[in-house]
Amino acid sequence: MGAARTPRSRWVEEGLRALARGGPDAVRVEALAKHLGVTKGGFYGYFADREALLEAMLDTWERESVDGVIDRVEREGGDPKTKIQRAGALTFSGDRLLPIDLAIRDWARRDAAVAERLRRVDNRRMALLREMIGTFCPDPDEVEARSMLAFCVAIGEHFIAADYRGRTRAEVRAHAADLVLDRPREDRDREDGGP
Amino acid sequence: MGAARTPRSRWVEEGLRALARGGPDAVRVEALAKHLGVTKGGFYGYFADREALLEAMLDTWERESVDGVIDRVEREGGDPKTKIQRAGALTFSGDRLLPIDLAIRDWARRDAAVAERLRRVDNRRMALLREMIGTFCPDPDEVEARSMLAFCVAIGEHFIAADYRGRTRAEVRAHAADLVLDRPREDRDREDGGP
DNA sequence: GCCGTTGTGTACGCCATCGTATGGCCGGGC
DNA sequence: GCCCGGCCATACGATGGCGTACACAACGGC
Repeated sequence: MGAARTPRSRWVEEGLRALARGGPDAVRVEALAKHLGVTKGGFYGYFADREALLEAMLDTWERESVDGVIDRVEREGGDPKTKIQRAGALTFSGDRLLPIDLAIRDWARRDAAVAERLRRVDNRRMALLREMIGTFCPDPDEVEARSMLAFCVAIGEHFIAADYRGRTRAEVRAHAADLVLDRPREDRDREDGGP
Repeated sequence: MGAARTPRSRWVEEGLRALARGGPDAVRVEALAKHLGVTKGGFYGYFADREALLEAMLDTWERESVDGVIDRVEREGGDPKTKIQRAGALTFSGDRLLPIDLAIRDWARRDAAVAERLRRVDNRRMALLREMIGTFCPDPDEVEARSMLAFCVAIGEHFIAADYRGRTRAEVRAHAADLVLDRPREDRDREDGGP
C-alpha cells in the first residue's frame, strides 16, 4: 500500500493548531489541507466529516493534557506545592497546550458535549489540586476554596488584559500563588509556571 | 422621512446577543436581520460593512459595562468590600453583560484591536479593585496580588467546568472571596455576586 | 394631497466551504 | 514486472454569507 503522506494524526494535529488560533470555526478542512500542503482529497478517507475530526481532536487533547501531565507530575515527585507548580507549568505554559485549552474553554460555553469533556478534565485537575492543598490545609471547605482560587488564577490570568502598575504579570501571579498556597514570600525560589 | 422600524441601536443590540451566543463569527448580517424580522436591506444604510457593526458593538459594550457599572457603584456607596461585591454583581451577573464579556475576552486573544479595548476596560476595573482592597491592605504588592485574585475568580469561574464535591459553585466562590478579601467567615452576610 | 427622504424588499455576482465522485499515482507483494 | 489498494488531485453541485443595485413603500414637510 502507498505510504501515507498525511496520516490521520497530522490532520488532528493541524486541526488543534487551527483551533488554538481561531476557535472551532477556524477548523476548516480545506484550510488544514493547504497548511499540510495537500488537498482535502485524502481527508474523507480518515474522517466521515468535519465533525469527526473535531471529535478526534478532543480525544487527543483529553489524553495529552491530562494523562500526560498527571503521569509526569506523579513520576517526578516533589513536595505538594512544587507538584502544583509543575502541573500548572506543564499544562499552561508553552505554546502548544495553553492556547488549545483556552479555546476549548470558550467552545465549551456553547457546546454541551465539549463542556462535558472539559468537566472530566477539570475534575481530574481539581482532584490533584485538592490533594496537594489538603496536605497543608486541614479545613475541607478552605481546601476547596483555595483549589478554586488556584485554578481560577491559572485560567483567568490569560483572559484578563489589565496592566499591573509596573509589575509583570508573572510577578503578580507569583505573589498571588503565595497567598493561595499560604506560603510566606521568603520561601519562594521558583516563580514561573503558575499555581 | 419614514420611521426607522429597525434603528441602528437594534442592530447593535442584536449583534451583541449573537456575539454572546456564538462569538464574533456568529455575528452575521443576514442572521441578525432574520432575528429582527427584516432583511439586510437597511443594514448598509447604518454601517459601511460588517466590520463597522462590530466596532459599534464594542463601543456600546465599553460604555455600558464600565461607565454604567462604575457610576452606579460610586453613587450607591457602601463600604469598600461591599462595593467590590456590587461591582462584580453588576458586571458579571445577569444574562446580558456576562456572556458578552466572556465572548469578548476570547475574541481579544485573536484580535489586537479588541485586546486593546479590553485592556482599557480591565484597567478601569482593576483600578476600582485596587482602591477598595487598598483600604484594608497596606502592602502595595499584596494589594496587586489580591486584586488579581479577585478579578481572576470573577472571570475564571465561568471558564472552569469542575465540580466542587457537593458544594455549589456559589458557596465555594463565596469562601474564596472571603480569603481574597481577608474577611473572617463569620462576617459574611451576602454571598452572591462574586468578589 | 403631493413629493422627497429614508428604510426596506428583492435580486444579483462573488467567494468560501462542505461533501462527493472519479481518475491517476505510487509503493509493496507475488 | 504486474497488479492492487490506499492516498491524493481535481472537478462538481449545493449552501450560505457578503456587499451592491434598484425599485417600492411609508411617512413628514409644505
